Amino acid sequence: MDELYSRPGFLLRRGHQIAVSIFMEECAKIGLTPPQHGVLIAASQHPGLSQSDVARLLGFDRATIGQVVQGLEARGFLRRHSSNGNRRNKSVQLTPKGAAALKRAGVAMERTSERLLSPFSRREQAVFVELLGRLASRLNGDSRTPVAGRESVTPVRPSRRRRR
Amino acid sequence: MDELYSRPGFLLRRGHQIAVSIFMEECAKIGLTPPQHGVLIAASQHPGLSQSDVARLLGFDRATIGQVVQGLEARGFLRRHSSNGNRRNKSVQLTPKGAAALKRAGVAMERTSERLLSPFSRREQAVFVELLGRLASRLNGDSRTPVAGRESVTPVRPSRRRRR
DNA sequence: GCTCTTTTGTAAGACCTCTTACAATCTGAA
DNA sequence: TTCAGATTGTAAGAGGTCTTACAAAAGAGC
Repeated sequence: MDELYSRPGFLLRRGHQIAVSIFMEECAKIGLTPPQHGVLIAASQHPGLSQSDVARLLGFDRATIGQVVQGLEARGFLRRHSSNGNRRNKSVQLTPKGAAALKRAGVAMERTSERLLSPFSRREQAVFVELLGRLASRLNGDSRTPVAGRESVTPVRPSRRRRR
Repeated sequence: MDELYSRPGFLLRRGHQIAVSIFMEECAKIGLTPPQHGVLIAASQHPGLSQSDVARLLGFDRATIGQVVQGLEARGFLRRHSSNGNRRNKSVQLTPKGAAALKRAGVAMERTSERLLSPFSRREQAVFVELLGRLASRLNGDSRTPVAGRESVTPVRPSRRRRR
């Protein structure tokens, strides 16, 4: 069993599980899950983004984000309007209520980070985040839903990239 | 957005997501998910364990393991019998088919570990696993479903631990 | 202008994960 | 012995996460 316990896959699952638990605990008053929080952040940073863009920015698939957005809309945290030129897209916009929740969630996020890094010294914290960040970016393409950064989301002349 | 990308919580989610993707890819032929694989390992290492014991060993809740076990039983990978002295318990036992699948999955697990650690040098790999392991064990109690090691599972005279 | 291809949102389905609640059962202590 | 409290498995319900499939719409190249 100890062999399983030292596998990176098992440890990443546990780490994630712990991170979610802590966030939910810190966020109990506001009632946001990590994905919901992520969507609010994306909507705040890039107002008017389409659902697919939000998904790519966060590394989820369209269907997941569709559900999450639907829930957030039902709770009055954001609105969708399928207007802006492209009749396929549904662009997402924060409501004042959503903005307020996001602001309050900032504290929860901060505390979550602190608690997650609390087993480490200052130096170790930096090393840990660096290594984990390296894993996430180097293996980004191995995920079934890679994160596509701002550059591939903002349509500043896509025109490149023909064949496939 | 970059601030989110450097949060340990976000990175742990991405790391986990990537780990699952890779495992599922490596395991496509066998058709096991990570939780299913975990249950098979637990059942193999500790034959006759109850479902709750399996859950504690892996850090899941009873309900989740109940579902996973049900699926594995339906596929013929293990069997349950509620015999052994305690009529509440349903002890879990690997079938030959389950044992064969588990053996085949060993390769997938090995490759998954390799790929997950591939962005790191040898030294970094050790550091990463050590830090992640420390996080998982030090914050184990902050999880809603802590891992309870063998010592608290095997009933070698529980009798300790009175008040609460 | 007209196709061939891609993209977008959604639905349906599979599995994961947790919570709360419940009946059956077990345990420890009076 | 008896009984209050704990544990076990399960059900129901809320979300999360992905896949496949589909219709609507947009884009590329002829």
